[in-house]
Amino acid sequence: MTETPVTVVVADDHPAFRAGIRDALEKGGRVDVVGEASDGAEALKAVRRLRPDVLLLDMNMPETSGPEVAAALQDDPEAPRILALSAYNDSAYIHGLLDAGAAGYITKDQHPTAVREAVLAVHRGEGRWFVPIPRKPEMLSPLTGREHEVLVLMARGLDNAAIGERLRIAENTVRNHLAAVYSKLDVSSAREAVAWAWENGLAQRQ
Amino acid sequence: MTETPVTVVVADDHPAFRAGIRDALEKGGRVDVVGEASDGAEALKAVRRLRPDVLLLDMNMPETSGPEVAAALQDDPEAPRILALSAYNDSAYIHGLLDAGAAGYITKDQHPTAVREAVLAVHRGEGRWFVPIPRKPEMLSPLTGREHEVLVLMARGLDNAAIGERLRIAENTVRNHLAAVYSKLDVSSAREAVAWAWENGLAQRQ
DNA sequence: CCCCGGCTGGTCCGTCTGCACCAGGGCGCC
DNA sequence: GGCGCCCTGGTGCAGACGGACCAGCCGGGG
Repeated sequence: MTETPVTVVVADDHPAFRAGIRDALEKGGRVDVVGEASDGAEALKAVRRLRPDVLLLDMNMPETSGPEVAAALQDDPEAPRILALSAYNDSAYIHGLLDAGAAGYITKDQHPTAVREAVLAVHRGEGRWFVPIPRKPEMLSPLTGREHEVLVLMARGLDNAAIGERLRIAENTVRNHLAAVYSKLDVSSAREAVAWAWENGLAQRQ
Repeated sequence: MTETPVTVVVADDHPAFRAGIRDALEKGGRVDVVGEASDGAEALKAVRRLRPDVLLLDMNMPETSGPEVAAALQDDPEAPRILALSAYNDSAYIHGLLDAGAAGYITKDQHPTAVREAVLAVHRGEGRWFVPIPRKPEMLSPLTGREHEVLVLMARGLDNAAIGERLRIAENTVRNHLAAVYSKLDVSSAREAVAWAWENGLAQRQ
């Protein structure tokens, strides 16, 4: 009863991490790492070429980020199940990932064998979250869609007028959305809100 | 002429990364990974117990961060040479690292064998920077110490008055430092400056 | 049907921030 | 000593921002 192994593509921009996770996954024989990718574009190419069962997808990659890859695979009927990997337990990310159809989420500080278990579980269609101790067990991003958009732009350094232009709404409207954001996040300045956005992975490097 | 291997302690909060780098380092036999640590405190303990030749130190760890570890080892005459590891090519960090006495700096997106070469080079006392393509080839963090401090506090969400209190200087002085920061970073608002700080690793999650 | 929540816009007002410009003290370096 | 840089503090002012309000529109659900 030698089951066929679960095929996996590992997408992460750190070669050493890929190597370490590859070893851990293949130890035991039930998982086969059929491809690697170091950024989002490579991940998409690898997935479409190799058609793995599971895509182990780092959220924090240069160029095309993890959530974007997940979104791009959204409509693909042959898309692999996605196990999202992040260095941080960022609850704000999870919100977007749910929409993008990620099947599971696990942090990098887990033991590699835990990641292996998660890959297998995701492949079996089980579970969604493999985050043992959510740093913030409260609701996942209480912000509405518009509030989220405004905050993301603010976190990039735009002022209210620029945010209004970008979203094609009045600056006053931007301020109203921000008032809601501040209230929900329990902050009272743009500085705090921007810091919150970065802390919670709403904004990203690159 | 079998030389004694270079002893290394690897400090990184991602087990899979540690495993991957360990393999890469030990492949070839000239490097011996004698210990691992998953946060700054463990790194210090491991260093003091194992007295390795080189400490491979991730900058981005929970609790005690990399720069703090480097600073703590500053005065230790038996301290290992430090090769700083970062996920990003953050020029701002490098400034603090120089002061803290890091011997080398390399990004995680390098091939593991490049890290191995860097470890050996650092042990030989060679070189300082192993960042092939600096994202920003200009000077490494143009900020003075005080400007740096002010920016870090701002990036945490503090307003100018609070920054002044924390640093025991007048709010006006904070504004003057910020004016210098804005000019050097070529930004023109707190939002942009906070975003810059996070992008460049000056502020960190946790 | 009505109600609720989200999105849109607005006004007023006080505060915070960024900027220009000034000046003294300390410290290292030539 | 003289020079330059950093740190410190100050004043005055315009513009950006946050807070507290208000109101209309729309879509979904009870």
